[in-house]
Amino acid sequence: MWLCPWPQGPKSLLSACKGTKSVAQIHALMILTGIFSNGDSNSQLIASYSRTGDVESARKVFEKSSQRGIATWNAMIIAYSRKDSPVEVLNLYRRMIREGIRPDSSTFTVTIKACASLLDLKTGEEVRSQAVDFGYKDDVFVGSSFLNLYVKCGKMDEAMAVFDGMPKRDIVSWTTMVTGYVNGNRAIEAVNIYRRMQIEEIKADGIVMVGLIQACASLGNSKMGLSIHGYIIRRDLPVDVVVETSLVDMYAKNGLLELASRVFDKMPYRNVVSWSALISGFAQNGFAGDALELLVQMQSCRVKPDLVSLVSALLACSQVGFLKLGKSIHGYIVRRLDFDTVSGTAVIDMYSKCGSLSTAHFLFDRISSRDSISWNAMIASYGIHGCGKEALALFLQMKETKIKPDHATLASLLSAFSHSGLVEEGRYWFDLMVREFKIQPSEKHYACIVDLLARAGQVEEAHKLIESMVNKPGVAIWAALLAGCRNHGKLEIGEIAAKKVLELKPDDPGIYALVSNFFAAAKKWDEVAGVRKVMKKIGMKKVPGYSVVEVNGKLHAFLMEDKSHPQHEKIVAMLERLDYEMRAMGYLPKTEFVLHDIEEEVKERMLCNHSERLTIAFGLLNTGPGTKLLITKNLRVCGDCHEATKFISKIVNREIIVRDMKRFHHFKNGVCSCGDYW
DNA sequence: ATAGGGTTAG
Repeated sequence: MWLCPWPQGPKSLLSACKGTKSVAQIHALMILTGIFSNGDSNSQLIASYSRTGDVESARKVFEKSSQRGIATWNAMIIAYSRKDSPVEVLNLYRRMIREGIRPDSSTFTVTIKACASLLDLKTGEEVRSQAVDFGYKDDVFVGSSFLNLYVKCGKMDEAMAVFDGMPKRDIVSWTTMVTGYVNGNRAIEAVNIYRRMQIEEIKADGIVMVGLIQACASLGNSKMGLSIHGYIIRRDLPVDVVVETSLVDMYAKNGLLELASRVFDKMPYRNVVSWSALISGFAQNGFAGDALELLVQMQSCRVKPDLVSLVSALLACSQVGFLKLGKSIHGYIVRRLDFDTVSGTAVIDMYSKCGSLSTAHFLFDRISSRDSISWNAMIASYGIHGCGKEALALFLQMKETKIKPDHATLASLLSAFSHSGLVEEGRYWFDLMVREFKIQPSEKHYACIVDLLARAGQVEEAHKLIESMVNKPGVAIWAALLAGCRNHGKLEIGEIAAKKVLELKPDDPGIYALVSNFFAAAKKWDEVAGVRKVMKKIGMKKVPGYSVVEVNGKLHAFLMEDKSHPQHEKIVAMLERLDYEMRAMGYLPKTEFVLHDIEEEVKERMLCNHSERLTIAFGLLNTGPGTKLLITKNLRVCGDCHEATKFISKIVNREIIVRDMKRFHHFKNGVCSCGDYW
């Protein structure tokens, strides 16, 4: 017997030296001291290399081993599984079978997992039947990984059959079903599975809660989300960064940003995913400034932005027209990350919403693989710029590809027609969407087509279309009809629409303004007063209108009646001067856009305090002659501001581009690109 | 002892 300097042999060496010496050093020591590895110590060594992420060295040890036992094979297979190399896992598994080695439960489990990650249902089923042959039919590990194979391949009904047939199930099997339903957009069924799990008195853990929290996020059920959060706290379930991040995301998706931030602030450790979840939450809910601030904070916490966080930041840039930052994010993505389908689509959306439609198209042509969302984004871009013909051309181009137009594509197309007044095209493609594309028109599609017809004055036809709807029309549809009736003086149908709108009790003050306008135009003063009563009773959502302009690479935001700005005096003086000149040129304030019950003169002054008006004045004051201005507004630009901006563009001889929540208005030389059709 | 279930985006 040779003398071993470590009485317990190489096994204890590996565990004792963890952290102090590298695995390679220990490996070298083992060779030097003449410890000739047997099968068992090789499996330990392979596992150790695998833990440090060094599969190449693990593989060398594996290949040099003379007699390889099941432990050695498993260690090597698991090493590849950890490295996310499912193909290698399968190769080794096949080699193992060829060499007549008897796999065990772990071998099958890992191999089926590899098939799941390759979405290779056929091979997975083969491996599972081999597992059955070797006596692992009722093994929970094999069973759960087999379950997961169906789940990952989107076969939830087959998964359910497997699940119901399992004699033994544990928390992992249940969790697989829960997350499977969540990912398959069947959140209710996910919750039901969890209920069944509770009845069977299986103890929940953090991972299954992640699935449930995601279900609440996708259902938009904040009440259930809160109660699950409470349950986790009461039961003192173990929470880690993943559980906390899913809570942040759930609250954010439900618009509860204070709660999302509170959870986020309390997290002991945050990774890039946690940051991205919150950034995305702010961006999705329209808080562009907060989203971008978080992006900066994240970097000062030494967390590098990744594609996901930057895609969310791009969304924030799009919202407020922050072209300068958007461009620099685009550059960073190209240089350091990956201009792929998702980030590419976010970038083209940013350029188009920041006014650079041609850059958007240029980059659209350079996305190497485009999917339906990329096409939709580009079609929608032409739509918001009022280029209906170009949107149609792109749609026809899309039809030549393998990518199928979906409900969103048609919605973008119809909305492009409605922004361009292309009534015939709208009718034609609306009709064809059912017949050719087999897409049932949704509320959104109806809203587009009603809007298109009503704007063109064809309110009778629009009304007939609404009456033909199978589902009950929502507020958006009646409001679109009503707007058409107001503009074209169609009192009879207008009254029907107005009544419907009031019945549906929207929480949008803009819509009540429309109803009130309509009745005022019809000189029905009792009804005008009635609208105000309804408004007071319901209590409006207070979405403050704000406008933003980028000046010298910095954003400047103005709220309605914003007096806080340091340049306020100058801005007011500017607007007064413009007002004087505008009136001389024939401008008349459209006071019907002010809903309050006040004197005309006060109304006129309020119009001048609209955020877009203040923003334009600020932009004019702080940029050189001839500079184009891009103003973005979170709500819709009001009719009076639209009229005024036409005059302003002529007086100061500037191009003024205003983008509101719906579309672009390009003002130049006294006219707007939308031809007052918007 | 090892193995199966989990977070963010256009």
